[in-house]
Amino acid sequence: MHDDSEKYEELKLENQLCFPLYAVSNLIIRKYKTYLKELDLTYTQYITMMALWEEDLLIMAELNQKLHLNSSTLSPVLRRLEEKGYIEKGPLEEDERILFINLTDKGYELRDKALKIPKKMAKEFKLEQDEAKELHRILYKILEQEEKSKNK
Amino acid sequence: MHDDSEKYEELKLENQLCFPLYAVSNLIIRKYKTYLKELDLTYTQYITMMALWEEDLLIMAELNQKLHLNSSTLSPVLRRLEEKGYIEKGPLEEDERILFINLTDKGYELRDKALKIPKKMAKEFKLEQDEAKELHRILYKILEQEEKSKNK
DNA sequence: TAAAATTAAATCGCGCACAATTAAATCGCG
DNA sequence: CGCGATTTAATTGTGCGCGATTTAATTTTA
Repeated sequence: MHDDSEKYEELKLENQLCFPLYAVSNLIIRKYKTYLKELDLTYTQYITMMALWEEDLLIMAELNQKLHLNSSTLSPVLRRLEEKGYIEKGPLEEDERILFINLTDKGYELRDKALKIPKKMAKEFKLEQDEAKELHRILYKILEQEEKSKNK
Repeated sequence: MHDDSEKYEELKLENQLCFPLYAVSNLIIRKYKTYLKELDLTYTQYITMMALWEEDLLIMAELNQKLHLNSSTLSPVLRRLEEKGYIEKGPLEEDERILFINLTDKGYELRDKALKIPKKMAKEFKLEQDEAKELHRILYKILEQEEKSKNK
C-alpha cells in the first residue's frame, strides 16, 4: 500500500503525457529529415515555409504566434532561409522595429517540390482516420488553452 | 476546384499532425522549465532520472531504448548528471564497451523533491481524463509501431 | 518636445537532438 | 591463436529552442 511503486507512481515515465509527446515529436521530425534533405530544409525551416506559403508577407510577431516560436529561435532560421534564397526580409517602412518577411520566386517554386512530402509521411504513420482526428483535436485544444491564458 | 487552396491543402499547417505535436511538446517542456529549475535539471535530464528511479543500474543501450534517444544525445546529458552528483557511470567489467549507469544517494534523494512536479504540471493542462487517456493511447501506439518496424 | 517608458527583434549562452564519424573492445572465423 | 568484422559508446559539427539581455525605434508623458 505504501511502498515505493505506489508513492512514486506519478513519477513513472509511462504515466506521463509529456514523455510520449516529446518522443513522438522527435520521432516524426527524425522521419521528416530524410525527405526534407532533398529540399535543403530543416524541419523548423519547413514549417516556416508552410506558414509563408499560406500567407506571403508576414511580420515576425505573426510568425512567432503562428509557429509558437519566439524571435530568438526564428531570427537565425529566417537568416538561413534568406541565405538559401527562399525568402527576403527587412524592416517595415512605417515602423522600422517590425520585420517583414516574404517569399522569393524560388521560395514559391519550392512549394511544388514540397507537395510530395505529406504523401510520403502519411505512409510512415498508420493511424486510423478517427484516431488522427482525435489526436489533432486534443492537441489543438491544448494549444488554444495556452493562447487564452496568454491573452489574460 | 483546381485553385491553390485545393492543390496545396496538404501543405497547410493546420492540416498537419506533426506541427501541433511539435508545438505542444515544446510548450510542455517550456512549462516544465520553471519547476525543474528548482531541482537543477533540464527536461531531458529529468526524464533520464525518471528512467533511473524506476530501475537503477541501466546500461546505455537500455536507456537509449527507454527514452528514444541515442548515445550522441545522452552521452553529454549523463556527463552533466554525473557532474551534478546524481548518477555514476563507467564501463561494465564483463564488457568494457558497455556503459553502466546508476543513481548516487543524492540522485535517490532527488526523487522526493521531484514528486511535487507532476502535481504542479497537472494543474497547467486541463484535459478531461478520457482525453488524456486517449492521447496517451494514440501516442504509445505510434511509438510501438516504430519499435516494431525497427525490429524487422 | 525632451526624457522616460515601451515595444520589437536580434544576440548571447547553454543544452539538447541528430547524422556521421571515430575509437575502442569483443567476437568469430580460418 | 590471429586478425578482420562487428558491436558499443563517445565525439564532432550543425541547427535549433529558449531565457535573459541588448539594441534600436517608437510612443508616452511630464
